[in-house]
Amino acid sequence: MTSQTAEYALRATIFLAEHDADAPFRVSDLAQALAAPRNYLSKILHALARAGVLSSARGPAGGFRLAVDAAELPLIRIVALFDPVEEGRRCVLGREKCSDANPCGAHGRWKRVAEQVAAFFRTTTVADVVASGREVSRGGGAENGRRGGAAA
Amino acid sequence: MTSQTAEYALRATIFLAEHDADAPFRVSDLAQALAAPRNYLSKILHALARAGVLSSARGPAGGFRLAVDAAELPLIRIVALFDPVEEGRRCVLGREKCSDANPCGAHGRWKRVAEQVAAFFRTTTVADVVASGREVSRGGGAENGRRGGAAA
DNA sequence: CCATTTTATCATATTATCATGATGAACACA
DNA sequence: TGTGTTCATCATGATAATATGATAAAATGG
Repeated sequence: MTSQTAEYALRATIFLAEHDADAPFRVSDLAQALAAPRNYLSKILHALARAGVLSSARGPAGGFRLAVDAAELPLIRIVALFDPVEEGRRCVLGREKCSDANPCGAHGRWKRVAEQVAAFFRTTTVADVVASGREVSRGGGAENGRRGGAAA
Repeated sequence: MTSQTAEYALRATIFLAEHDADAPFRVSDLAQALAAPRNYLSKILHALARAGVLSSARGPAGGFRLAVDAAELPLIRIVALFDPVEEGRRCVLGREKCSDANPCGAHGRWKRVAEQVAAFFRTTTVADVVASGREVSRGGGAENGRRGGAAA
C-alpha cells in the first residue's frame, strides 16, 4: 500500500514525536530503533528535513528532531514525499483516463474505497498515531530509551 | 494499489467478459485492445488459465476465453494471483507484528480502511464491472470491435 | 507428413526500488 | 587550528517488477 521508503519515513517521524526529548536523535540511533538501514534512512530523513517536517543539525549534539507540531502533521505530508498518493486514486484497472466523466466499469465502486484511503492519510495526524500507541501500551511499554548523553 | 501485472489481468478478464463471443481471443488481439505488451500479457493469461479463470486453446482458431461465469468471479480471484492481497492488510507502518493484540498506533484507524479495500475486491465481480461499464456508455460507447473472425 | 497458426516458455534486457560502503562538508569544542 | 562528530552525498550493488525477442510445443487443415 505504501512503499518501504514511506514506511521508514512514517516510523521515523512517529518515533521522533513519541520520544520528544531535549537532544535530537542521530541517524544511527534511529536506524537501530527502527531496524532500518542506516544510510538509506539518512537519505529519507534528509528529504523530510528539506520538506520542513524535521530539522537537522550536524556535528556533535546534532541529529534530527520534529520541526512541526505533531498535531498539525497529517500522515499524507510524510507519505506524499515518497509515494504518488494523488495517483493513489488512480483507476483500479489502470486506465490512463478514468474519471467521473469517462469512467471505467469499476469507477463508482472504487472511488468510494479510494477516497477512504486518501481520507485516512489526510485526516490522521502523527499525534493521533502517538496517542493511540500510548493508549494501548498501558503496562506493556518498555520501549527502551537508548539515548544517553553521548551514549558512550 | 495493484501491480501493473494485476491490472493487465483484470483488464484482460473484463475485456473477455465484455466481448463474450463465439471465437476465443488471441493474445495479439488482447494485447492490442488493452495496449499491453504481447508476451508479457501472454504469461499473465497463461497464469489465469492455470488458475481456471480462463481457458486457452492452441493452434488456428485458438486463443483465450472466460472459463467461469462472470457473475461468480470476484476480482480478488484475479488480483490474488499476482499481488499479495492478504498482506494488503499489513500494518501501514510496516511493523512485522502488528495485530489486534499488539497494535501499532495507527492500527485501529487503518484496519477499518484496509477492510474496505479488501471488501471491494472480495465482493465486486467481473460481471459488476461489466454492467457498470455498459450502463455508463449509453450513447458514447464506440468500443471498436476489432475481431473479424466470428463476431458479427 | 508438412506447413501454418497459435499458445507456452525461455533467455535476456530494462527500469525502479531497496540497500551498502566510501567520501565530503558542516559544526563544536579544546 | 585541529580533531572528532555528525549529517550530506555519491558511487555502486542487489533484487524484483516490467518488458522484449527467440524458440519450443501443440493444434489444425491440407
